[in-house]
Amino acid sequence: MKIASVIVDVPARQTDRPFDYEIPAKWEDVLQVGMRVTVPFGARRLQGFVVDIKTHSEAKSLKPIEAMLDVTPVLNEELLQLGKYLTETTLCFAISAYQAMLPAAMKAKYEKEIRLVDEAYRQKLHPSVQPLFANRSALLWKEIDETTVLSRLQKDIQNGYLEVVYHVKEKGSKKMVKYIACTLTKEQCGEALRSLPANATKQRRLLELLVSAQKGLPLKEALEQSNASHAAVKALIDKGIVREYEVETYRDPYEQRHFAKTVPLSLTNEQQQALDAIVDSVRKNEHHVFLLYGVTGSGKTEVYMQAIEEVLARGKEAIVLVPEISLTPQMVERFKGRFGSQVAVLHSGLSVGEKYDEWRKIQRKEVKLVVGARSAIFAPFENLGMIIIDEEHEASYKQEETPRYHARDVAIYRARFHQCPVVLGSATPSLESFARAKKGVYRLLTLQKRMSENGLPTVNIIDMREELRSGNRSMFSRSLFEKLQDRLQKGEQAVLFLNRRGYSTFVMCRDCGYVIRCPHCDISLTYHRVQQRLKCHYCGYEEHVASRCPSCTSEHIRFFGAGTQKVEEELTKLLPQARVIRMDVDTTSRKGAHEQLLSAFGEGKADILLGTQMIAKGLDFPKVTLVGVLTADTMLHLPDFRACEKTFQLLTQVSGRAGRHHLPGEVVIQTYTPDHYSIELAACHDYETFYQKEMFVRKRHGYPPFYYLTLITVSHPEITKAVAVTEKIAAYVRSQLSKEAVILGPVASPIARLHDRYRYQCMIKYKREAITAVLKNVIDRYQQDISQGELQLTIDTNPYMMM
DNA sequence: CTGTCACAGAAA
DNA sequence: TTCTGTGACAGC
Repeated sequence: MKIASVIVDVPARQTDRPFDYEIPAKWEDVLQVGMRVTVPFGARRLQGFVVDIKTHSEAKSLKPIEAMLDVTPVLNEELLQLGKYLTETTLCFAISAYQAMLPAAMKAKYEKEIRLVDEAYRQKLHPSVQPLFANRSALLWKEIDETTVLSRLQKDIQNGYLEVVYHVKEKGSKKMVKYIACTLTKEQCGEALRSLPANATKQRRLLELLVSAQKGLPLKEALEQSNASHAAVKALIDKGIVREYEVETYRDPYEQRHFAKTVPLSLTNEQQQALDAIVDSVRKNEHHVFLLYGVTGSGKTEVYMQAIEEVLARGKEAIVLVPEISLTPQMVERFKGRFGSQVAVLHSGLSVGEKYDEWRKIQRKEVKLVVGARSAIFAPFENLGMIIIDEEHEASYKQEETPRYHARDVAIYRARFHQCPVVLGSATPSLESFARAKKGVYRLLTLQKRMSENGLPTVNIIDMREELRSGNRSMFSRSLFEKLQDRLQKGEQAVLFLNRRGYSTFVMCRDCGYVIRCPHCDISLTYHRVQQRLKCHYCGYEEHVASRCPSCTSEHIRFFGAGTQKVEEELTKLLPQARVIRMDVDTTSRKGAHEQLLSAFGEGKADILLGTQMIAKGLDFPKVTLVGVLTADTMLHLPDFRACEKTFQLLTQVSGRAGRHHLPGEVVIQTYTPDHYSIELAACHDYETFYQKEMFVRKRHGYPPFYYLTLITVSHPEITKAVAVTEKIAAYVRSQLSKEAVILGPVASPIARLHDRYRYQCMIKYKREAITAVLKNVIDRYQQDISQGELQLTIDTNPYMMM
């Protein structure tokens, strides 16, 4: 007898191991490792992944597998192994790792129903229960009104009249399109046409249409062309002349779009050298990590594309990762334009079904290249020739939910398996990567020259303290304002950047100093002008704007700190003739809104593009000659050791938006700390000096890349419990690690309360030291408290968010 | 995670 | 004594 080891869909410590099941004889030859199955688990039925097939089991008794959900494995050997790697490095459950590697559509949904055991019992049911089964023999659990009939139902279940049945429902069904075709030969058709009644004009038209299209037509199309209704089709089907069938189709999100074909551009010397190094490693099947360090506009993408061509020419596949927010239509266009239908695109803008379809194109080897955000790193290619990570430094490559993996680590793992290169590209590499490149762990490829003749834009740093001293209290410095006016006059465009959405950052009473806060979180509420409401940006809580101070009833309530909405309002006041497009989470949440706003700006329908983070990346508009950063300091003072790095990267990035084409560009950075090195060095585009300075800081304070970090966050509705548990954990970790390791905390998290839960954290800094075993013990120790109580414990072995 | 079983206290 | 509610535990 064959036995399957199955990881079941229960994300809990106790079930985080394989369970053995008997493989029914009929499936002995077809069931393979990596397939999904439905298995009985306790009283339930669950989905699970087959991770092993063997002949002997330690378990006392075995239940049989109930259903096979796949015909071919959805996880191959490599991905199963990768799952284990994720489990070990991020301390997640195996099931979470496997699910993260597949499109959401393949995650099971469960349904519970109550069924009449036998028709004979119908009369015996309790009178209050009988109407529920009036003309059916089963009802869904979720239809039950738990408060009233549940107890009666339970009795009938105990009596044996009713039984509870569990289902595993597959979510992402394939999209089927109805087709119709003629069943007859050409000659028979002629006869059939004649035999149709004279008044059956629609049927005749349909049939004529189908005769000319022997292969059959999509029903919708046939109806449109013949102007007939479905009744005519039905009549023909009844006569046996036409048959209806379904064909599986892909939901193609780019169906409506045409991509102009592009050809490889000629390369500069630098580009050619970089390409040669990468191609060499592709040809020799050698695994190397390349850091392609090239200033904005130095033509990294062209290098990627020509390297991909080499990979495809050798019959291999490639993955290109792009940060979510820069997966703009522009970016997709470039790849689709060069590689056409060989490309699959994966990003969060797609529906669950669309993502599933793109994934299947990959699995069936119908595409050779994937361009996508973080999770595209799990694309089920089996013959990978290269992985590219563009904007390598982007924090969005780190997943902030379990499994808390970093796409860069996964990329390197996969590339090592496939013996192929990884190319990390950035104008402002992460310190970690640049340090590795300097040490020779990665190979450094540098592109110093910009493609366009004009060099990098001039950057002016404006000291906002000076502005204030000289009486300018607006959020635009005189210099920025003049330049804005100038661009308007010339008909050129400007981009304004502000890393803060909403209208104001906090609302305060000027009499007593009371600040309105979220009742569930330790955060002040943000005023949103359009909806006239106060919102919590962390939990989504909203409330009305009070006209009086809740604390002292004074009417002197003021809004402090400017968000994008406020700036928009100011702009329309100061420059009424300017047409402004605002882009932030609030204006782009609707599907396709992002794309719409950008193309409107690209077509010159606005003069100023005002926005948050999301406009900093990858946009390339020829008419933009001015970029303004309204407050460069907002990120700088966040409680995050990467704050300086992020500020530098962001400013450099934003500056790169100006003057990418024939018009020279100019950048204005407004700040209250003009002499901070992140700002000064970003202004003169000096990455390497920044790198030196920041490395020095990191070394002194014991942060990556000099130390590894792990962040443990404990949350509980009661503050005392949260503190106590964090203290115990810190003490335990301290007792287990060497003297070299530093354990900070417990301290309250920067956001000390979120969703009515108090949050405490403990940070571990360590060098080459085995820490996973210790962390596993921590999880084990608090397992009971987590599963039953209100305690939550998150361990992030490579944190990017300290909040 | 979630159903089941055991045990304890409240209602019959 | 039976019913209802909470907690510990197992799941192959």
